[in-house]
Amino acid sequence: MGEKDLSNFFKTYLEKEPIFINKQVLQLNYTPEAIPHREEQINYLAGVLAPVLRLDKPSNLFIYGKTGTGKTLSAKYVTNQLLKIAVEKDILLKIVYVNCKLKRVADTEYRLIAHIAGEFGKEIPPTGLPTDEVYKLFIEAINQNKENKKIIILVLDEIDQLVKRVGDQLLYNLTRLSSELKNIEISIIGISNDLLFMDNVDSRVRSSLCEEEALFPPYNAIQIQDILRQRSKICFKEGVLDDGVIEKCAAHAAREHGDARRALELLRVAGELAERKNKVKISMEDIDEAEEKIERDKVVDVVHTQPKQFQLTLLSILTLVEQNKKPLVTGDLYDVYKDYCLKVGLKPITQRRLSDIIAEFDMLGIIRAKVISKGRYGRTREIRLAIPPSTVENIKSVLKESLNL
DNA sequence: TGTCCACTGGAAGGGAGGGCTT
DNA sequence: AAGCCCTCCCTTCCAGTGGACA
Repeated sequence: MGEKDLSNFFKTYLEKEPIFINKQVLQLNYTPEAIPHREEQINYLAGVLAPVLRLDKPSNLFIYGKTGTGKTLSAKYVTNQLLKIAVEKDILLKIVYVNCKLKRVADTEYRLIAHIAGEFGKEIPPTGLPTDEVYKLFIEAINQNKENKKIIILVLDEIDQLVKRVGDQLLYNLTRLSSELKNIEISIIGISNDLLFMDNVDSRVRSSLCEEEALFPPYNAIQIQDILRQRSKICFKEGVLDDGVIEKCAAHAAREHGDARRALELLRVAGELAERKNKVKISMEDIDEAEEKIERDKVVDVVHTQPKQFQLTLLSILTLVEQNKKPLVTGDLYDVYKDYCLKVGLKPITQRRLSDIIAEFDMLGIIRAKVISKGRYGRTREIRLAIPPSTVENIKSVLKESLNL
């Protein structure tokens, strides 16, 4: 493409009727003005946090619910509103939100504390210090914080992931933090996707962290449609959506146990695809395509961020799934994996380690691995793909390229 | 009824990468 | 530089197990 062509391209792009008016509305971090079908939960959260306005420490709070049920959104919504009022009333309130699942940000106790300390302007190196040293630095940072906030609300999203990794000692340490702080109250809001997670936590810690609890049930298809309509009114030009598009997105998300986040993402990606194709409307096919693209991108992202051994494992899984219809098991996978190692010239990891990697892929939602017993023939994991088969070829070629195969 | 398979998953630890204090 | 202590990826060892089969 020459210079002239390109400038034409950009000009036509600008002249084109855009599908989106305000795409941000569909982005994950967007906080809408109203959150439909969550009034009850929001009122409850507001009630729990309100004592801040009287300079009292609010109770610790635990929020449960599956992904995409509005937990994070509601928590952010309520804390933002609270902060607004607090600022008006000159109340010294600081809200710290941390997603504990983010790799290399807060996926260990050390890094969680280091990250929170960062929020208070204290930089702590990503590795190297003893953990109690990190706590000490953190406490110092808060105590001599210039803003001198009186009340801190610590929102720990996906905290179940973190505690599963590092154990509940962490929670205990967090609950004890307040006693180390001068004139500063710290409240913790824990958010968990795992409804049963608190059952396996030390009872003393549990009672202190779960002074209040809120459950977020999944949305049903009708509710998701409401949510999609509400947002698409703001973000799309009128009449852009073909009939049934909203229903289709909602149905898809309802299949995924009422995950509104997925529905919104689906709609956004479908819009982007339609726009790129110079279409003026979003059709059913765009939704299908969007679904495929989302899955593919998710996996490709994993491919690029995970170590070689993960890539090799995934490639083995994809190869096996393609070859036979039957669900595959750990032993077969290990054999194929070792073959690939030979080809690539990498030292094979043990089956034990492979087992962990399989579990991680399961967590990432790329495969479904279920432990089953075949009686006489032992116990193993039954592994299935959790991504559309149509994306397999594409991902395989990405993998092979990355592995120089 | 017990056996026993093919693993699972916990525990401990190592060694390479790194940063702290002394 | 030494001596700690972190993380990350991995190994070794092993007890535990659901259920088809004898």
